[in-house]
Amino acid sequence: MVTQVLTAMDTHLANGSVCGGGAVNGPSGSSSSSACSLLGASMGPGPSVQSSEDSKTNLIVNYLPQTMTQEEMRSLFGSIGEIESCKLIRDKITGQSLGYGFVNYVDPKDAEKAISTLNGLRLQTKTIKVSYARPSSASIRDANLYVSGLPKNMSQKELEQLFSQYGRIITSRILVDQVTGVSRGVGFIRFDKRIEAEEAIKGLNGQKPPGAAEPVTVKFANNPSQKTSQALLAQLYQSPIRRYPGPLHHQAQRFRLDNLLNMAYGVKRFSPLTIDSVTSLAGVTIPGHTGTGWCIFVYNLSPEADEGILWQMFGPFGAVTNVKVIRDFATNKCKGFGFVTMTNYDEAAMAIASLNGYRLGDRVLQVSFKTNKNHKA
DNA sequence: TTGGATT
Repeated sequence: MVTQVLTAMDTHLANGSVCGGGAVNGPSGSSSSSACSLLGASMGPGPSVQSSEDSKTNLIVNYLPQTMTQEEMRSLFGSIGEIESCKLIRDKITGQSLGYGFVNYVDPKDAEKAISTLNGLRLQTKTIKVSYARPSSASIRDANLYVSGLPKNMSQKELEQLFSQYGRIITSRILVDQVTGVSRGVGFIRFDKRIEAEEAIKGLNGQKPPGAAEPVTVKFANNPSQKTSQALLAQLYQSPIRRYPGPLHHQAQRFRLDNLLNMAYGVKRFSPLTIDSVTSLAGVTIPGHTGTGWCIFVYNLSPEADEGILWQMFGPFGAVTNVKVIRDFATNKCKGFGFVTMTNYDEAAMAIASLNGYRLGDRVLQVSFKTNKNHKA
């Protein structure tokens, strides 16, 4: 029934993506792709996961390419057999695909055939996952955990072993550095049931895994839609109409466009082309330069500083992709500094030239490209 | 007075 699918859809919408939007790439490919194959193994069709009352026609499709439309999805899955309904899940606000969807077949045999023929299919940079959708229910909502402080050498299998004592794991993942492929010590565990996730937090949060030097942090994962909201915010601040927005009029006085341009030319030392060619040389590092942009260190923020103030201060200078206020774990107050990542060198340099020495409240900010002083050779 | 990591 259509209603049944819609109910399932709503649940997943509220719940966030099961593993939607997950990059199935990375240099090693091992961690993320094994996420899928492991999942395939534990989620595949079979009596252990498909109880008799579950739907045998309704499938969940994960890791869809960002650009894939519902129509393309219908076309692909319709090639297997007659589809009762097909739904691509999109962000409520932006309409962007969340990278997963549902296909409900008329005939259970076609659902089975879709799993056997389309699961693992490579589409663009993604390897899609096709499996039976669990029935929608409140008990499976909010069962996703975020885990940090993992030993860098812990494998996904070991992560699952650690958590499996608390319940059935639906998905697991360890995030890896995009360049080196090394674990970031951060991962996700989705349990079948929320109560299992709660028990895992009670049992594992703040505990040291066997053989580990540091305790892990286990908490409920954020709703992925937050990231979309942040991206929206970034877009707002990057759009010309918002470049000098009303609330910033006091800063606009200081950062008038002609001044900005003068400063930009005053501090400009490299063309983007030069930067790119320099940073591509092995062993050469440019302060602030990261794979994703230019990282800026902001010092002397007040304990009350939040991300919003960083967006407000840096957004007018150009494309800001990320801001971060560093907070004390216990008090949640700002530790006095933060980071801002900007896409373009010129805009970052302009922001630094303009904001270094800027008085925010009763504090004088120090703003510079982030250095790597504690970097180990 | 240069982090933590949110698929």
